[in-house]
Amino acid sequence: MAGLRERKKEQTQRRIAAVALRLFDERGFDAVTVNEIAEAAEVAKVTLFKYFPTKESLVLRGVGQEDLAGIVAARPAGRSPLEALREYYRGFATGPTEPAEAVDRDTLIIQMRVIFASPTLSSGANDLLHGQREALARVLAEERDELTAALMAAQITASVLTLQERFFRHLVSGASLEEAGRRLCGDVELAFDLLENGLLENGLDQPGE
Amino acid sequence: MAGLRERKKEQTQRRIAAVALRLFDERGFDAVTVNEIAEAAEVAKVTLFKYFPTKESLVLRGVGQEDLAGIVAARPAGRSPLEALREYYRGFATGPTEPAEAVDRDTLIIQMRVIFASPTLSSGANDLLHGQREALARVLAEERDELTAALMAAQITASVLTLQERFFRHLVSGASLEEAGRRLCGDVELAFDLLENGLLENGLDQPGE
DNA sequence: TAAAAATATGAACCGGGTTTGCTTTTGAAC
DNA sequence: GTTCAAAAGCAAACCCGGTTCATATTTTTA
Repeated sequence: MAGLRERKKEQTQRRIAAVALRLFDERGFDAVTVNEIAEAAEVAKVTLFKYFPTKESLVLRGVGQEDLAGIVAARPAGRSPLEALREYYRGFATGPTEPAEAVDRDTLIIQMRVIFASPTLSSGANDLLHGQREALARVLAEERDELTAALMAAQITASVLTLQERFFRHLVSGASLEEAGRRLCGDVELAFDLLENGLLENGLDQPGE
Repeated sequence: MAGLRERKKEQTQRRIAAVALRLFDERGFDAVTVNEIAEAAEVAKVTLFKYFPTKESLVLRGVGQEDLAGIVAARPAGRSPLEALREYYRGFATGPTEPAEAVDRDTLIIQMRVIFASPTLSSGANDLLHGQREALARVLAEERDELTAALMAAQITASVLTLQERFFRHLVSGASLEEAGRRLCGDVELAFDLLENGLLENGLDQPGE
C-alpha cells in the first residue's frame, strides 16, 4: 500500500501549496499569478488546477471547517446546542488539539497573515461559513420552528466567526499560540454568555446620550 | 440644469440594468456573458463597465444598503441601539416606505429571484453586509469594550440578514408585498426579542434527546 | 462656431479557469 | 522482464470578466 503514486501526488500537492503560500506572503495574494505559482512549483498550470480547484483554495483549503452542525447533532443527550458548542470551543481554546491535520504552527500563522492581508481572501473565508450556517439551521430546526432556528444559527455562526477572527488576529500580530489561546478562553465565555442571555443583560444595550 | 448629458447617461444606465436583469432571469446569472449584455443593450463592453464596476453590480447595486451603523449612531437620546434598530425595521415592515429609489415592485421581485437563483450572487449579497458589520462594530465600540461590540454587531447583522432573506424569499415564492410585509412584522419582533433576551429564554436552547 | 471637456468605442491585453489531444509514468498481470 | 491499461502530466488554444489605450464622437461653453 501507500504506493509511489500516492506519495508523489501528496508531495506535489504540498509543494504547490507551500510555494503559493510563500509567494503570497512575499507579495500579496492579488499580485501573484497562478502561472507564476505553477512555474515556481514546476508543474503545468492545468496540473495545479487539478490539485486545487481555485486560486483561493491554495490558501483557504482546510480553513474554518468546524462543522458546527455536526457538533450540535452529535451532542450527548441532555445537553443543549449552546452548551455543546461552548464545550467544544473551550476545548479548542485550552487544548492544542486544534490542528488535526498537523499543519505546523508557523505555516498556520503565515496562512492567517496572508488571509487577513487580502480582502479577496477574507471575504472568501467568510463564504465558507455560509454553508455551515445553513447546515446548523437545518439541525436546529428539528426541535424548533424554522425562523427561530435560522436566527439562532445566524447568531451562533456570526459569533463563532468573530471569535475566530480575533484569535487569528492575535496570532498574526505576534502573540504566541499559548497567549492567543488564553485570550480566546475568556472570549469564548463572553460570546456564549451573550448568546444565552441576550444583549440586554447587564445593560450591554445602553441608551444613547 | 438636468442637462441632456445627465439624462442620456441615466437612461443608458437603466437600459443596461434592465437588459441584464431580463437576460439573467431568463437564463441564469452565470450563463449570460457581459458581452451579450453589452450587445443587447447596444453599448460597448467598456462602456458597460464604466456604469457598473462588476457583473455582479448589475444586479446587486442598491441591494442591502441599510446603513445599520448610521441608524444606531443617529438614534435619539435615551434610546438603545437595539430599540432603534427594532424601530427601524418595524417601519420597514409596515410602511411601504422601503423603495426609496423607486424601483418598482416587479423589478424588485425579479431581482431577488435572480439573486436567490445564483450562488454567486447570493454570496455576493452576503459580502455587502461585511462592511456594515464592521461599521456597526465601530459605532457600538464607543460605549462598550471591543469584543462585546464586535459580537453584538455580528449577531445583529446576522439576524438582519436572516430577516431580509426570509422577506425576499416570501416575495419570490409568490407572496404579495403586503403579505410578505405582514409576515416580516412578526419576524422582526421575534428576531429582536431573541437578540435582547438570548437563546436560553423560554427554553429555546433545548437539551438533546 | 470653435475650443474644451465628457463619453463612447474597438481592439488588444491580462489573469483565472477549462478543454482538448497527446505523451509520460506507474501498477499490475503475465 | 514485457506488456498494457489507467493515471497523471502537459502544451496550447480557448472562454470570460475586467482593464488599458488610443481614437472618435458628442455635449457644453464661451
